[in-house]
Amino acid sequence: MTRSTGTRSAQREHTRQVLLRESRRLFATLGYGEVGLAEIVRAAGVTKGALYHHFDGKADLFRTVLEQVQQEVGEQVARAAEAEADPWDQLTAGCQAFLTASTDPDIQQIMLIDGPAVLGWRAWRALDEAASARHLAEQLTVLIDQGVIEPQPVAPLTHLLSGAMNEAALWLAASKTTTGPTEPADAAKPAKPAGPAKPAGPAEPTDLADTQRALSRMLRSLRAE
Amino acid sequence: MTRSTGTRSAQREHTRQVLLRESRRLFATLGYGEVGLAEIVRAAGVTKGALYHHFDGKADLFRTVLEQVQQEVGEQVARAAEAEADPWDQLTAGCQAFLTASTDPDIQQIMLIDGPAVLGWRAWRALDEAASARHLAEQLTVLIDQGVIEPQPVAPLTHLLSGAMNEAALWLAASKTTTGPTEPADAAKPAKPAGPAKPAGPAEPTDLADTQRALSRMLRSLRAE
DNA sequence: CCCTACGCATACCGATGGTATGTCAACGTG
DNA sequence: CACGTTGACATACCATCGGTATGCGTAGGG
Repeated sequence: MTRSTGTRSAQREHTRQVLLRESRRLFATLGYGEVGLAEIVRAAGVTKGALYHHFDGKADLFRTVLEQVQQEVGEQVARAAEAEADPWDQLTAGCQAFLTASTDPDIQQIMLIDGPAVLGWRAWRALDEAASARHLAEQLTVLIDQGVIEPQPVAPLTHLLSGAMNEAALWLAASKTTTGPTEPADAAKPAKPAGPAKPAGPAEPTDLADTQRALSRMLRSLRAE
Repeated sequence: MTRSTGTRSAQREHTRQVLLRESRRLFATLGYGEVGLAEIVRAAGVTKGALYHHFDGKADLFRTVLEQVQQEVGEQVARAAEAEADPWDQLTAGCQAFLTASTDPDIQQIMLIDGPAVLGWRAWRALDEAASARHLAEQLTVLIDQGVIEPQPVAPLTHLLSGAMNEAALWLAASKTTTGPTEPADAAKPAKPAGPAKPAGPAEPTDLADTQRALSRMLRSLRAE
């Protein structure tokens, strides 16, 4: 077929975007390890030559996709925060926005599951820091300076909150709709028909509300007396 | 060399343990993706035939190692909790124990980084649930029933706290001693010689204390008035 | 004592990430 | 407008990896 091609750099950018789109879709649905380069280039309608012309390899392609995803999430968080006037409301709104944004299963697989494993935790943390965690740390600093939050080191608090939201988002996405696409049979289901306390049941959409409430409580508890 | 071999099942168990030991060591230091089966069997002094005689493959070997690691962590947590009499003290002691136990970089790479990516988040969560998160949920339930903690759904709270501790532990391990073994050059360090606020500095051993304090505050805030 | 079967070694295979080289059109230049 | 250059890929190829099929010696029960 050989595209009739417009201008040079336009075609280049087009190919790059198609590669990013398709690889993001595949990474999100199947996971990094289950996707082969052959599948990516076939979906994108190009060859491995094109891929390696634009990226340094599979990991670099993934990193670029991850940066894109994190930037989107970061923008959503920032937008939700900017919609509020009071710094405290900005914090809560930003956290809630992050929680809901991270509920998307596509975002999860790339940003929260494969991200640390593929790039290493340090590199992943650096990207997360630049995209959204920075906002959190800054907002906490502001609130401490204003005396709204009890004075304390911000770094540990940032990571505690960030981790809490990440894990909660993963749980929410895994519990709703559910029966994951991969992992067909899990074996070892010792038949627990009617447990007295539901340990981690598949759960309902009310889980989102419950989690938001729990997160709100957790944030509110930071306020100085 | 062909081991002179003691009894049959003893030799079998020996080989299995050696495989687990060496693979755990390699998985922990290099990460799942960077370790080849050839390297594992060479370190264990056996061949791939032995490996596939004991396990269903690389992922199954990893899963077994992960179960072992999580069981160890779970035991540490349980032991710390049992040392206390008051249910509330049991909760805090267990959480602190989990935080310190998870600080070990070896534990991290296997349990927190590669675990979800290799086995999938659902399977990973099931293992975590069985090993240590279950204790957390149970303890929270007890405390709610006793009226120590404000009544609320335990599942979201469990995941929020669990995620907070996981992420905090990763940060602690990454920040202390540091300069990771992999990832030699990171590029794009736009020279920020003296930032006014330290965004996520490499940090000191006091970070552990700070984090424990922050976690304690977070837990204390759960108490009913 | 023997022969089954268990525990493992050896040899081999397809697929995968990565590389080296070829090709053809766009673009600057005279 | 001819022409050589270069950028944007395609093609062909390779090393290594996880996984499988098969061979083989010895423990252990009959």
